[in-house]
Amino acid sequence: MAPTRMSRESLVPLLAAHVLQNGLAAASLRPLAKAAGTSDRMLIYHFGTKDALVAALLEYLAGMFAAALDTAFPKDRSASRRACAQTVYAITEEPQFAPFFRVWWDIVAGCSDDNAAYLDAAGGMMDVLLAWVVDHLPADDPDPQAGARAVLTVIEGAQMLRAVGCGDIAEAGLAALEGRPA
Amino acid sequence: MAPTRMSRESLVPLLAAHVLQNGLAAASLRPLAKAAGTSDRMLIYHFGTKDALVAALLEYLAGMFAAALDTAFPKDRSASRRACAQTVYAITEEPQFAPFFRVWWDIVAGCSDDNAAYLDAAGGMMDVLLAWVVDHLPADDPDPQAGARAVLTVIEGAQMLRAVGCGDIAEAGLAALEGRPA
DNA sequence: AGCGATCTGTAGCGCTCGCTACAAGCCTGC
DNA sequence: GCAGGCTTGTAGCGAGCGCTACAGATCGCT
Repeated sequence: MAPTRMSRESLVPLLAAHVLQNGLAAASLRPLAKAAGTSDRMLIYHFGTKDALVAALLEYLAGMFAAALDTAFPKDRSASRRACAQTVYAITEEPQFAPFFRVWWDIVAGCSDDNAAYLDAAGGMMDVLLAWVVDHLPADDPDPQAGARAVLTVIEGAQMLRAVGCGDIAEAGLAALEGRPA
Repeated sequence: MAPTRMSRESLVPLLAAHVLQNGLAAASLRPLAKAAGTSDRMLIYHFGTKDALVAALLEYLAGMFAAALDTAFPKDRSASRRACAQTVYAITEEPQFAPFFRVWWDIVAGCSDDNAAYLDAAGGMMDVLLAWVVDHLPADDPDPQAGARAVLTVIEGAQMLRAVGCGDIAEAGLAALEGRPA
């Protein structure tokens, strides 16, 4: 195809696209290279190690996540903490988010092995999401910092329940939260 | 060692112990066999397939989980929905639960690939936990079914945040929930 | 005792994994 | 123009993977 020189920067988006389609845990060098139009040999050349490649990939995915929050999510504030959680839950139910969540649970599983790159990526994404929630709580929330943490906790729980096929529990759980700030 | 005959039933606990120490995603036949004092050859003989072995393992782990709820967790009811969630969070913080959670996040990640065995195991564990929460809400909770779903959602969210190194968010989030039933 | 079914060890198949050795291209600076 | 670096292709290494073929060993049964 394009005979242009390759670099980490040009490769990472192509690799990320493949990972979003096929999962992170199952990603190995040869299929990744094929998806990026190169060879495993060159991936090692550019990144040095598969671990370094995955670390670059995680950083890129965290950036993608932050960008997605600014585009796919509404700009206005919610009417209540509960409504804020339900909004995020409903939006992330859209099918275009499924690939991202598949990777997300691979990241969470990777964190359980105390892998620094995974922990960094996950922590970064949670920080971004927490800041977003703070900005989208009702303007009259008495304690946005605490409220955002409560909302983020229920959001993540709901998404885990949905991931394991218990979306009904998640929806009922969200609906049963307090409607107004405590 | 003991030259006694082996069977699925006698093997599964030994295999489960190895998986709890080393994770589920990384488990392969030869190390599993070594941990159980046999050979990969015999594991395939008894289970037919690695997938079938994993399915049996997941079923066993789900049973272990149900049993653990009855022993490690308090018998009395909580004073509030929030207290119930905080109790479960505090107990599962004990180090002896770490191996179980490592496997748990592997299961969640496996569910994202629509693997039936993983979905069954995860759904079973959530059902057991949900029933436990129903029984441990305050006796005067106005809607135990809905309340238990809300509590379960925040518990799972808190545990995910803890898994990715954001335990501080989880604890603040739990503390900011409503103290009494909505 | 002897036969058939049930178990188990040895060896190895074909495959993929991350990674490397070696050599050839290519592009830049003198 | 040509020397020396940066980039790339080919081929393969050693290891581990799930799984199987084959041959004994062992057991229950008549």
